[in-house]
Amino acid sequence: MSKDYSLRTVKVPLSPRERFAQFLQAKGKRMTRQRQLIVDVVFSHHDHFDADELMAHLQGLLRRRELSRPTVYRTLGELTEAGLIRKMVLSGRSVYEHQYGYPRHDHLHCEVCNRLIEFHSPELERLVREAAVQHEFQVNSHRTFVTGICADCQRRESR
Amino acid sequence: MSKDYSLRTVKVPLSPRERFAQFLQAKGKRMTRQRQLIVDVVFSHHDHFDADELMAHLQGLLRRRELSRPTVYRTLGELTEAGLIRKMVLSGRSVYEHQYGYPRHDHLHCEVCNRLIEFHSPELERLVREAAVQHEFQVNSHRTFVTGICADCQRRESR
DNA sequence: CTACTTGCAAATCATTTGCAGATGA
DNA sequence: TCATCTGCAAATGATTTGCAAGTAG
Repeated sequence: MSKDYSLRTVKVPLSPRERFAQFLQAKGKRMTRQRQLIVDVVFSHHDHFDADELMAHLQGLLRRRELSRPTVYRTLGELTEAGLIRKMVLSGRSVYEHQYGYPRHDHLHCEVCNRLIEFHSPELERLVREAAVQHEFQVNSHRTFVTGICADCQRRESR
Repeated sequence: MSKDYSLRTVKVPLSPRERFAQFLQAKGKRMTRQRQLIVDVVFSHHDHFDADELMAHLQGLLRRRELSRPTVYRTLGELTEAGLIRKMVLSGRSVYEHQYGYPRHDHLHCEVCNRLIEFHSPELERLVREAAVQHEFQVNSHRTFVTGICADCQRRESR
């Protein structure tokens, strides 16, 4: 079945799990069953989630006692530290989203249905850089958050 | 000493205390000693503060037992609801700033010294409006937060 | 008067931590 | 092997709440 090809080396982006393994190794930490499961589940679909939702999702995949809440929190912290996910605080609780392999963006937050809508604005980047330059500020990250009512909820409310 | 002038009516902006009184009245609430003290102290100087700092400041002005922590929290909530102050969450705790009579602005947050630096960008306003229009989103408020290292801390760190 | 307020003590609640037993490299 | 992890139970800490006594209008 297989043919005899000449090979050449190409670089392929690491999967989130591989990237996480790399991060852990660099820190002298270990890739455990729990951390592997969490990184896989977190990156199994693109969505915003909080610790509780993730916990519920994980519980559905395994029998009790195989994964505890503290481990979920600890691992979310490590994934954040590794730059794989991004954390934001939304009305009291922490909400996470993908960062690794995903373009930077900002959010419209509907205060009726609580949904987060992503939007991209390269111009906004530029403005932030300008403001930073004026204040001799060294930017690490930035985030714009717009609060209001989404299209769906506007229709629903106007009835 | 006083002369005999003809008078004409002019509109003058309400003081924060007056504005708060107005808000309270509209809600069937009362202007108490505590609420008056708090609104006065909060607007006595332009600065960012949290509940603890405000509490400490207030304690310095009166004898024990005259103002409790729950009352401070309750009143901060009312001032926020009244649109006199604005609340933001900074590494766990709520931080407040003046909104009434103060132009809207955004923040550079130094993660070394924890200082908040304000910056104004009308262009940023426009971009947010544009993004909102594209998503048929009805904007209520928006906020841009830039994290990094301030000029002072950069110098301090580069030694 | 009397409904709204306050201070107190206790409750919340998401997140974190100490620790003894389990486990990955 | 043995340092790192995990689950458990308990701690945290900012903020909130129930309630009886105080007070503004």
